[in-house]
Order: sequence, then structure tokens, then C-alpha cells
Amino acid sequence: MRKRADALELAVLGILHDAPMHGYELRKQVNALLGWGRAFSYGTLYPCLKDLVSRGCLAEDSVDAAPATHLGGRRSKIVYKLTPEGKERFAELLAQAGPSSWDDEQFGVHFAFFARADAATRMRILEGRRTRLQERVEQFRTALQRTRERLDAYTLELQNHGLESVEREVRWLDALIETERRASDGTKSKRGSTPRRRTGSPPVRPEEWKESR
Amino acid sequence: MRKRADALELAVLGILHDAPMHGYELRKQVNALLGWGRAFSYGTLYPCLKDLVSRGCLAEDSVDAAPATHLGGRRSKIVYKLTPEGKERFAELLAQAGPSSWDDEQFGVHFAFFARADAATRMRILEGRRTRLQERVEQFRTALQRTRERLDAYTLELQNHGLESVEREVRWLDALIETERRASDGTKSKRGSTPRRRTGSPPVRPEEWKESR
DNA sequence: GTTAGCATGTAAGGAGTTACATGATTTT
DNA sequence: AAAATCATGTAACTCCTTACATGCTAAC
Repeated sequence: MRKRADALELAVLGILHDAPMHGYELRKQVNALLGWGRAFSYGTLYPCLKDLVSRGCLAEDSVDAAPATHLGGRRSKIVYKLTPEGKERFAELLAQAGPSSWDDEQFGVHFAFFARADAATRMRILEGRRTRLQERVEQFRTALQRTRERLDAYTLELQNHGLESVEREVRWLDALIETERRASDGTKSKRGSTPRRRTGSPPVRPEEWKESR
Repeated sequence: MRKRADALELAVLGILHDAPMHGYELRKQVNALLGWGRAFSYGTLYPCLKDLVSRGCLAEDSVDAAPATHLGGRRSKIVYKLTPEGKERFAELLAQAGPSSWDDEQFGVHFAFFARADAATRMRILEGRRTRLQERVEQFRTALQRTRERLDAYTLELQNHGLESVEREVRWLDALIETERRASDGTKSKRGSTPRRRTGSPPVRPEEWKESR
């Protein structure tokens, strides 16, 4: 329940962790973060914001440029900032590694804020996600095994492509898990545990893994 | 509008093209076909079936094992089969290559029934999809360009992975488009232009289709 | 004989988008 | 001064899932 809503809440809390912001800007940030997935509309975001305020997770800072123009609505920006309760809620949502966090969207948001989670949580989420995807691989495989003969070239191609995509995802997770493991080996009492950067990668790739947490 | 509903309709019509079937079985087939995406529930499927019947696209064949047990409901299997109108509707839905068919789900269903579409339609859908994905690549790139410095290692990794996934998808489409082009070159006046059936495929992947652009 | 899976349906409710209403500020 | 974009909000509506209601049939 509330899968998508939880994802939004976590995203909002996480983005506000860095800097106070108003709704309009927040929406863009959230949708950039979740870019690959679906975008949230104002009809979802604003009520969510109000709700978080009512629960004490956010505080509103009314920045009204013009100090109340005669009658009624003096609308202006409302800047939201995180309260201590909000930080707690964020940590709580981030650390929960239940079945729901293996889903595509939930995993995405969790991963985006990994730098603020502890090593144990990161590992739990990564491994849960891996298991989930492996199940998907298995399903694909058995489905293909059974129907291979009856499928035309296009359908077969589609299924194969789907299978390969998921397999690739699993390998990506394996690499991440490996990196995490290595990092935590390296830290006897040190805390950071920043994953080591992978080698060769031509495009966009950044030069160094910037410090996490 | 009706994105998901159209996808379901097309899938139902397409599957029923092969063989008559009842709802329960149909649902499994549809969800296997759309496997990678989300599953449809009965609450969606049965009303959709009724609707298709009311529009004359499907005909019901009541196969009642026991011929009416005393009072009220003699429930049994209802086998749905395609009517000529249904076939028309299917062809219509399949051939429409509007912006909606570039979406993930719509594209998936269209592609699954490519064998029954003509070469021109296939090309239109493939190219539209490619364009759509290329846009997504561009968005990812500019977003990364602007925010690269401010992102922590995990967020960066996520964005990069997302970008790479979409790029891979584009390359896949390029390969398909190339194959289509080659196939239609080969057919002077021949009609079908069905891509050559792939031969023995040990690890499921065919050798001939590898070529990329 | 009881559990599990087959099979069809519907009512209630949730989640989220669209479209609208409103107005400020910036750009052209 | 018009157009675009920033900015906040809400009501209506759509779509879909969940959960339930009902009963058959196969397996254990």
C-alpha cells in the first residue's frame, strides 16, 4: 500500500535534506531524481506537502514578497524546510528494507539517497533487490523454455531482450554489492565506507567517486 | 488517454487471434506477454471483455459442463473468440503508430504482434520509438551535465546506469531497424517480408540478428 | 473431505492525473 | 503589453486494484 506515495515522501524529505525549497522547484527536482520513472503532478505533490507539515515533518516559511495586497489571497512562495521530526521520518523510511523497497520505483529512491544510509542498510536493500530481480529472470527463463517453439521471431526477440535487460540489471547489482563488501572490509573502525570507483568508462562517467555521507 | 486500456485491448485481441480462450486463461497469457510490465487484474480484464463483446469484437461461447443446476446461476466457462469486427479492430489498433505507441507499454504490445503488421507499420513504430528514446537519452545527458558536480557517488551511479540502459535500448532498436531495412530490400515484389526465422539458438540468442547498425 | 487451483464477477475505495482557478514575476 | 513561466491550490474524474462473493473441479 501507498507504494508511490511513500516514494514521493522519501524523495521530498531527501531533497529537502540538502536545502529548503518551495513546491514548484521541489517537483522538478523530484521528477529529475525519478526521471526514468513517472512524473508526479501538483495534485499529488501539494497535498503530500501539506500532509508532511501536519505531521510535523516539514515547516513552512512564507516568503511573501508583497506584504498582503488589500483583499483576500496574498499568495506567494512557501518555502518548506525539514524539521528534526522530518529527519527522523526520512531515516526511518530510508532504513526500511521490506519487500516494498525491492520494487523498481522504491529501490530507485532508496538508492538515490544511499549516501545517507548506513552500510548495513545499503547491503540489505541491494541484496533484496538482487533477489527480486533474479526471480524475474527465472520467470522469464521458464516462460521462454515452455513457449519458445510457438513464438514468432518478433515475440521471441522481445522476450529475449527483456530477459537480457533484467540479467544486466542483476550484474549491475552484483558489482555494487561487491564494491560495498570491499569497502566495508577496508574499514576496520573507519566509518565512511565509500565504494571504490570502477575502472574504464568512456562517456559521462565522473572522474572519482566523491565522498559519500 | 486510455493508454493502459488500449494496451489490454490490443493484447486480448491479439492473443485471441491465435485461439479462443476464456478469461482466466487469457489473463495469464496477457500478463506473460506484458511480463516485464505490470499485471492486469480481473477487475480490469472481465469488464474489458464484456465491453469488447458489446462492441461486437468478441463472441461468447458458453461451455457449460453441467446443464444448469436447478436454481439461478449455472456458471461455467465462457470461451471468447474473435469476430471479423474484432480482427478489424485489432488491425486498426496495431497499425496506429501515434505518439502513444512510443510508450513503453504500448510499444511492447505492438512489438509482440509485429508479425501480423505490415512492413511499413513496423518501420513507423520502430522509428517513432527510437526517436522517443533518443529524447530520453538527451534529457539524461543534459541533466547529468548540469548536476554532475553536486551529486554524490550513488546518485551519480544511478543516473549513469539509467542513461546506459536507455542507450542500450536505442542500440537494440537500431539493430531491429537495420534488419527490417535489409529484409524489405530483399523483397522486390514478394509480400510477407517476415524476418527470417532464426535457426538453432542454444543460449536463446540467435547469431544472425546480432548486427548493430 | 479438504485444500488448492480454476473460473467469473462486482462493489468499494485508493491513488493520481487533468483541468481549472488564481495570480505574481520575468522575458521579449 | 503580451507571452511565458513561476507558483499554489483544488475538485472532478479516470483508472485500476483489492477484497469479497460464488461455485466448480482436481488432487492429496
